Amino acid sequence: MAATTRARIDAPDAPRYAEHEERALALWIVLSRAASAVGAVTDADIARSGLTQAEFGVLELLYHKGPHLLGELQRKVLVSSGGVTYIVDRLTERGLVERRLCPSDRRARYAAVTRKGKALMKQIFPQHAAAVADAVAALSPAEQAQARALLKKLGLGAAGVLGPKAAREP
Amino acid sequence: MAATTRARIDAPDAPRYAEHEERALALWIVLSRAASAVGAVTDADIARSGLTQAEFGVLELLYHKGPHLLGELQRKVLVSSGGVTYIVDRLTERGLVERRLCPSDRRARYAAVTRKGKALMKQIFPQHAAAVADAVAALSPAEQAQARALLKKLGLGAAGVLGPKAAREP
DNA sequence: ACAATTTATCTTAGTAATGAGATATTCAGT
DNA sequence: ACTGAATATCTCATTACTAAGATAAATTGT
Repeated sequence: MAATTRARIDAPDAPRYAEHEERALALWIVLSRAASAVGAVTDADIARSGLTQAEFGVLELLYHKGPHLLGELQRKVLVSSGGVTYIVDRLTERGLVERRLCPSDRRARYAAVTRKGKALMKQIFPQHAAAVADAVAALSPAEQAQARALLKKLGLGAAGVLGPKAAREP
Repeated sequence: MAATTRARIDAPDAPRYAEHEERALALWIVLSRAASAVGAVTDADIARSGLTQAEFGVLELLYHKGPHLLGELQRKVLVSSGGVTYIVDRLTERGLVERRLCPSDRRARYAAVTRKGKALMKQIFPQHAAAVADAVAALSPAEQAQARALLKKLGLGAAGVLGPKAAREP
């Protein structure tokens, strides 16, 4: 359990590191490439509607999960507080989303999809789901389930590293 | 092979989709969250040196793999053509990287780490590797290997979806 | 009741990137 | 040799976001 793997030091110009670090770096590379490859596919699909990934993410969340306070939105979509304001502003300008007062807290605002937003999602989401399915189709259902479990564990672990408190902005 | 899984249509306001699409969407969510959670850790580490993820990525690539043409860099780091110029400019301003002429093609330019860039990487990379190892430590070595294999397959598959030609910009 | 702290959103200035197009060079066909 | 298409990089305007701070309302302790 305490086996310390030594870094190989034979190649003077190509530095090498401990095995567990090489493994971690390799994993991080494939992780980020996989995410951006799939992201490129979903982006291309989302572009049809003239929305950003982040805008689409918010709209989809509101569509599928109902109205949210902006703060909840911020946490779920992983964006800065100014970012939520900006995104909800843009969606509001397009008439896809609206702000509603929170009866119990006058500082807070709900964001909710409008009728128009619902209509848009109803129109574009099926194709979006198909595009995502396409993007991950290289993995069999069983592999997808496996990947999902591993990634969930990985994501939660990594989120804990910066201290459980740090989500965005102190 | 032609088994069409039907979408459940019982909840009027919470639309559901075919099983394989739900699986794909769920995978895409955990994938993107895992990537940004690990990215947040590496970002926090990289911030020490005042570099961007992208800048660090380029510097690291040049450091570990030697000089590259800007075009190669663009493909490997997944950034737009203007982006490479911008990143290499910034690294050059800091004296970490320099452009070199390509003897066989006068349009092309190499980017290469300078002595100062090497010194910086030598100083900060070990801690960076440790940070990445930390970020993925929730998975055991065996799980990391599994995840790596799955993600590689997934990434390559997704990259193929937009047509093998499309990397960035037509 | 009232100050102090915390919480929720918005504002503003600044930035890392994108994407379309410009320029320069090379390559292919005739 | 010469024309046209392809390639490699750079320029410039625009954008989606962030970070820090401002404002306003709620909560806590006294």
